Amino acid sequence: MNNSNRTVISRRSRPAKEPLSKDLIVKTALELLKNEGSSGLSMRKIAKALDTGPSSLYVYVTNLQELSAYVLDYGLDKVVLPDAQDGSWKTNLFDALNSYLTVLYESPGIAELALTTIPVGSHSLALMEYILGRLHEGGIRSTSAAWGVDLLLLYATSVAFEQASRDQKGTTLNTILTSYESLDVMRYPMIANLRDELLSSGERFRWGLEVILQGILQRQD
Amino acid sequence: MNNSNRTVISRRSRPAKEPLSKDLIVKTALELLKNEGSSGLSMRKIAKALDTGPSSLYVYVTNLQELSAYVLDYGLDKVVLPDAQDGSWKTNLFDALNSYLTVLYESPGIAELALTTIPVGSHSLALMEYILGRLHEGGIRSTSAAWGVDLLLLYATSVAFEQASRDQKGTTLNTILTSYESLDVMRYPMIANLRDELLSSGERFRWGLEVILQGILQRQD
DNA sequence: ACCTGAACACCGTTCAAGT
DNA sequence: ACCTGAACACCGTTCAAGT
Repeated sequence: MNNSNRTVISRRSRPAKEPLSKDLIVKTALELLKNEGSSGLSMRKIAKALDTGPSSLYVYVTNLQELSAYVLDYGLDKVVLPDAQDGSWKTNLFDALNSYLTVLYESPGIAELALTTIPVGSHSLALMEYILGRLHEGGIRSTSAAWGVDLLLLYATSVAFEQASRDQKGTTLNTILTSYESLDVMRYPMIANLRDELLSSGERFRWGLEVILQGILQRQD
Repeated sequence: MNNSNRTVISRRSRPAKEPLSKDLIVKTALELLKNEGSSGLSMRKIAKALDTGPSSLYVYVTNLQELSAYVLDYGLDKVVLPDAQDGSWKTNLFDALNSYLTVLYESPGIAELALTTIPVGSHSLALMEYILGRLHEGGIRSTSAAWGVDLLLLYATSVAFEQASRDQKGTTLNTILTSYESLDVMRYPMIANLRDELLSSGERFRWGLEVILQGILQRQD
């Protein structure tokens, strides 16, 4: 089966072992994150997937935190920013944020990263730049625009993350449901009253975006 | 010093060892979280602080995740909800959120927990109930109110968390600064232009709250 | 310059055994 | 009913040693 019995062992399971590189490490890490969730993003697991020891990774990456930032940005590769020439600024803005949301939905781990990692990669920057551009088209500038990007991205990220946490574990959803169901109507009359709406989703994302946009448009400075 | 030399060893360093209890565990955990940040919240460290082994904790708490939820809620103990009789609904709403923000500022670890833990404890519920009440006073009901609470709390939490991440490490701030400073003006003209505003804070929190409120008020359904 | 093995100092959780 | 010790299966990171 192998033409020599000295050192080289046949590798049929993998498409020939690529040499290690930052790129390959990030790619592998993202794959693990997508498949196993946030617990898949570990130095040891990445190393194992690359058929090496964890210490080998430190040649290309200073630590897990830095690697996480790379993985986040690489994960945002698939976000689609519509041609700004085509639709209205608002439609384009919503479409871009929707694309961002979709990417995060598809891998909850990325949503978690996005929530806790400061975005400095090129894909994050491209998305921010795009949103700023649309806001500018819409006549929103300066401070409002600067803070608006933050607020819009934060909102999208957290909607994705919440959705993800709920999907991830049936337990979690059950926990919430039982918690809200057994709510003390005397102590929390308003929450008890709104129970259904608090848990509904769907239109929610759109609603939030509209609210934020409307608020920003009003409050020009 | 001790009246018997059999089993009981003198305990002068601690105010007499209290028996273990869920309450004591949560209290100790919160203390550790406040002092050491999120890495302080570990079963083993809590156990050590309580002078016992980690396995002892599992009598009172099913796992770390559950404990975290308790710790979060206990941490929100100090949030002040002003008497609804006194000021305007808007002032009261802002004051409550400001108090929430202050509590999170004081211990970044709690902010992190708040961002990633579904709030089901009594203090979280009380805060939600209070905000819903103020929104109701302001004429905001039903869906808008339900989603509005979420949005307002999310916003406050994340402002605190971002601030915390920046304070925690001088490194992080430096990373952002150098990243933005060396920004490719050709590729990201809008970001480069708004660099200063993107990093400023202070008025920021208030601005976001106003934006969200204004947006909600407009968009009644 | 890159890779490896072994070690250090940690994790959460379980479980049989003690009181 | 509670506590303990020891173990299992993990972590991130470092470092001397190899090629």
